[in-house]
Amino acid sequence: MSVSIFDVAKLADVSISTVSRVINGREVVHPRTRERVESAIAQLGYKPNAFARGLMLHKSEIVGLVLPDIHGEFYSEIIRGANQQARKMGYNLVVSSAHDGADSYSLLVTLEQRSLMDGVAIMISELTDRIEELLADVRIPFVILDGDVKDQAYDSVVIDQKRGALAMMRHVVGECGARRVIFVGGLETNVDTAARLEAYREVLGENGLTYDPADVYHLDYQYDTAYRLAKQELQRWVGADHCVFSANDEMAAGIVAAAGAMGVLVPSELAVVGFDDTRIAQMTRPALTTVRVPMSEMGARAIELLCDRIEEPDRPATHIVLEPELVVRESCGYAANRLKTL
Amino acid sequence: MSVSIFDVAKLADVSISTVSRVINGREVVHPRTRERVESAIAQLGYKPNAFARGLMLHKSEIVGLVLPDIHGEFYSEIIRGANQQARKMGYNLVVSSAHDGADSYSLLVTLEQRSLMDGVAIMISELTDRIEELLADVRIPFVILDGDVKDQAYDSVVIDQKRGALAMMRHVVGECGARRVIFVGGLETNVDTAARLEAYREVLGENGLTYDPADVYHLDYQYDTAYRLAKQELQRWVGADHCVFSANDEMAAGIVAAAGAMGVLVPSELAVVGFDDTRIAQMTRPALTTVRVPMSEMGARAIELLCDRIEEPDRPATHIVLEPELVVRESCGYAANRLKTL
DNA sequence: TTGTAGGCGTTATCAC
DNA sequence: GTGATAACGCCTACAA
Repeated sequence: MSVSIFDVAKLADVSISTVSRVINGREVVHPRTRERVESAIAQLGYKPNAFARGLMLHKSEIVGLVLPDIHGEFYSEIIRGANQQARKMGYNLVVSSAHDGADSYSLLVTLEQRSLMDGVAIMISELTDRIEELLADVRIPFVILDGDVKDQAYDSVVIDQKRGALAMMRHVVGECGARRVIFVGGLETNVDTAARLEAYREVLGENGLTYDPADVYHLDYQYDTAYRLAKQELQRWVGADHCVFSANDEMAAGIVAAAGAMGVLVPSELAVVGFDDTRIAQMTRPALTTVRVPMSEMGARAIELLCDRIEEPDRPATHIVLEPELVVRESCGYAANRLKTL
Repeated sequence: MSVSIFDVAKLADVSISTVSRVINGREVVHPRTRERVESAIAQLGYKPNAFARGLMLHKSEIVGLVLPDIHGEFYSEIIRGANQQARKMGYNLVVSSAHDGADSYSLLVTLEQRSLMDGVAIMISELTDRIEELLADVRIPFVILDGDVKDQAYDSVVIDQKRGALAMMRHVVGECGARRVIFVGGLETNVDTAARLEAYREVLGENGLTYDPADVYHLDYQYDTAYRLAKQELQRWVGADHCVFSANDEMAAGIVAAAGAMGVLVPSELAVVGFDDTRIAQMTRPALTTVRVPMSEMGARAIELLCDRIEEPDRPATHIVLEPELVVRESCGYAANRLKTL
């Protein structure tokens, strides 16, 4: 079978303790002995058995990342950041995502069940009662990603969604002069959508614009769905001082495309803005005004927090708030308007 | 500390073997005993220790996926498919990708070093001598993804790149009537690029078009880079019967955008086609004619193959070839031309 | 049907 | 500095 620490010990003519010592390099061994052992290891191509090691150390050097879904650029960037950070801290990353009905909570359960993960970062996107209940059962260190979980006892990294949405709405209404804003969001239970919608209503109020429930749509964050909706509703939306505020770039891109297909000029006949600043935002014509969300950093910070906690379990809970940033491009009509004014 | 099989045994007033039996459900235990044990397990919230288990069973239920990089839609889809399949087969997926200079081979080495993975799927995108050498050292079951590795001893799943590229070139030259084709690919060492370039030359020859090395560009598969290149070269490319064949959709999208910015009409003044059929292809205006690569299926098949081999190590090597599919949209000018002809 | 005991490959704690 | 040896938590003949 596989070569074990015994084989190395035998070949180097030492005890297994000594072999263990040179492997872990903690205690001092005689240079000559060390050399013998090392050459034996090389000669045999010996690799310590990770299971046995984990059994002693209670550590696998594996951390998990649980996502609601991994469709699209957004999640891919989070994975990227998380993966990079994990590697930097000497861990491997297990990525899991829900799909086909199974939500990320049931996923988490099956994952943690028989798992060797040292810890897990959990992205919460839907508000459910089950969450707190579920989290209470998680035995390994974990951090919450993006979920606006009330319990401050958990480590968490969140985006200041509301602030980003406020900035966008104020830009659209205040600076671009929109008098009517149509909101296209995700499901109502989605935490991000909720925060953005809140900002939406707030800024409407600030500016004396009436809030019309008929101007609020709840979709699924997908390009196609938004495209179809827009094709159908566009006639009702058009207006030089009207603006569609989409809760992500993909839907915004879909809406812009639909406008193009129907001969509606963006932004002059209808402004459209997005959220996230995924690459689509720059690829859309006109390029999308949007809010940059530091996705990859979100993943990285989460893993960093997680690994820190694994190393130091009794540390007080840390909460990281990442600031989004307004990115003004063409689809809001700001630049065009300014030119006109000058 | 944590609750072990002993605690369960004690509470249920049986031996640990019996507990083990009810957990693994292989041997028969008396219903009454089983019930006692199960209730003890539930009461204690006992979870078998995965390390100890792995030590005995030589199995972690974890498989790895090593990618050259996880930028962009392309890899994200592979991960998606792989993850889904892994879960379906009762495994967890560890995703790792190279970045910042570290290539996926050195990554693989560090990964496999002290790893608990039962097997690993390795995506090979660059042709290097080190590959075979490296693979020879991998001790755990593995499958090759996309890499055109000569050694038929390995399980592999590849896309028939050449066939896809041939179909595209024949469409562009044969059906759309292009008389000059500009090729924009990835690095020369990239296996996909190599295959596509081969098809490119072949079809040029078939149609009596001269192969001009100056019409072949090697970039990095990124939108921005292609955008910049196009801005600079576009004047030399323009032509009603000219076509840019980009080796992926992202670069094609960049080129189309550059054309738009410079007032060059696609496809009438210059056709542009892509490869992969990522979502960008549909979002670009005009929508990209491209070759659909079954990305998510590629990931899924690779994991399936891998898990099969883990379960049955001595099975003969399997090679899966996935067929790409030509997707005709607007950017090649085929539809427009046909209308003109009618 | 159930219990006993040995072993999986390490690391940690002792003596020497 | 180095070497026995006891854990670690589980599975599995073998015995009862």
